[in-house]
Amino acid sequence: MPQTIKTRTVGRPRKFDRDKVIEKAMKAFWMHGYEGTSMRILVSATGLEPPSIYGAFGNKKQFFETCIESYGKKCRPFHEKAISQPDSRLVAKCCLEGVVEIMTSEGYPEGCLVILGAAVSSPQSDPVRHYLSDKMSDLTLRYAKRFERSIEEGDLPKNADPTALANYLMTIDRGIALQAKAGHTKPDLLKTVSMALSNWPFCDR
Amino acid sequence: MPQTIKTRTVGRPRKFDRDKVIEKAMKAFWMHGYEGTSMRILVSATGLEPPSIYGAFGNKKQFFETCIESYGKKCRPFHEKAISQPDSRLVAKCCLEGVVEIMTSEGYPEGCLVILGAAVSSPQSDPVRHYLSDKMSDLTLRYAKRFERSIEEGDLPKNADPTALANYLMTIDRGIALQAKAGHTKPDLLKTVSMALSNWPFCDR
DNA sequence: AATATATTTTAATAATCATTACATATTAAG
DNA sequence: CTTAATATGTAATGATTATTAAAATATATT
Repeated sequence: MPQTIKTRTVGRPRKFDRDKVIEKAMKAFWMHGYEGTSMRILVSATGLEPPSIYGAFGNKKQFFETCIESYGKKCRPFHEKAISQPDSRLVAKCCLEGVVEIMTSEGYPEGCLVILGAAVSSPQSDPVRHYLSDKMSDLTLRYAKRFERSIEEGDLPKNADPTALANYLMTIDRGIALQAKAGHTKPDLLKTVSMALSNWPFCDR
Repeated sequence: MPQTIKTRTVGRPRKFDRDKVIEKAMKAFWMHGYEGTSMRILVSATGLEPPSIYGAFGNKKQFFETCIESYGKKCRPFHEKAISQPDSRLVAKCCLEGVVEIMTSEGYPEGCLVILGAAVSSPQSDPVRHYLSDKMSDLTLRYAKRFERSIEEGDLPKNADPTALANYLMTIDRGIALQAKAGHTKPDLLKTVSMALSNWPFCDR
């Protein structure tokens, strides 16, 4: 239970909405990346003063992780839906169209918070990058396992490589995140997705 | 002529090799990104003191751009070779295999300096990101034009979309850069490339 | 040898970074 | 009403950022 739901029955009550503040901070991190988001930016984005932020969310790193959690809740339904598709092709299609949806959704920054956050610096040098790298590894693994199931169920050939398929999917995912960040539109990205899936699952015919 | 070759005939001579210093700084920027590379890191990587760096290369941004130029010289032959291939499929194949080569080459950081450098923050907010975004746009345009030629020459169908093909290529390029940064090996990346090109140029059959 | 020019070294600059001390304010419980 | 507990606002903390000022050093030209 990482989330300590404190039964705060005494003391001065908060005058801000925790979830709304998380939403605003998440957008800030999403836009500027972890290191690019200074406390000054967080203060300006949330409307809180530093002591309130530290009091409610710990330090900057913990605050960021809280925001990532919230971002995860946003993305999870898309991936759940993708993974629950009946065959591997629909899994892949649903996954990539889902990420395009998130990465170009109105009122949110372009691209993906996790992917962009992990882009710079080496994973081992920075604990935050490592944390984000792990998130991506987890996601890759989930899709790889889903494709294993496809082999068992027969909608992928026995000689298919589930890990390679998952890696391929994540490569497109990451590429799209950067394309979205660079300003490419939703129709453009969907066209790329369609091309990327046009020969799935790349088996000899 | 951005490079001012000064005929330094008077004054104390430099005791460092300009090109070697650029190479070292380039690696530092490559590893840590632009903002992640502090002057402290540059000083440590180059062995120079700040005033020497400022004297020889201007400020940090100009130094970075000089390093990008040097990086461009490294990448250019690969892209030249790709673009001079006889048909669009070989162009794409040569391009992506080339970028994998660069992104996993021994003695250099993983991934792509330009792509990773442009990953975080918005292009319009930061002149450095803007500069890098432009580099990528230029590259995209070059490939798009190459594919236009393919249509004229008949190795691509008349209804092919050169821009979409170029965008697709750059999406894979960017995705691979992040995969490489995340630690994926050259064989893994080449497998992804092979999958990405397995249905090129995505025409109905 | 003297001078002009450029580089190096050392150390300082102002700005910004994440974080916190401290006093004040606001509530619930006794 | 007093007390305990928590939140807020102001302003400070020391560390790190990019960038120089100033003095010492090394070379080419005169």
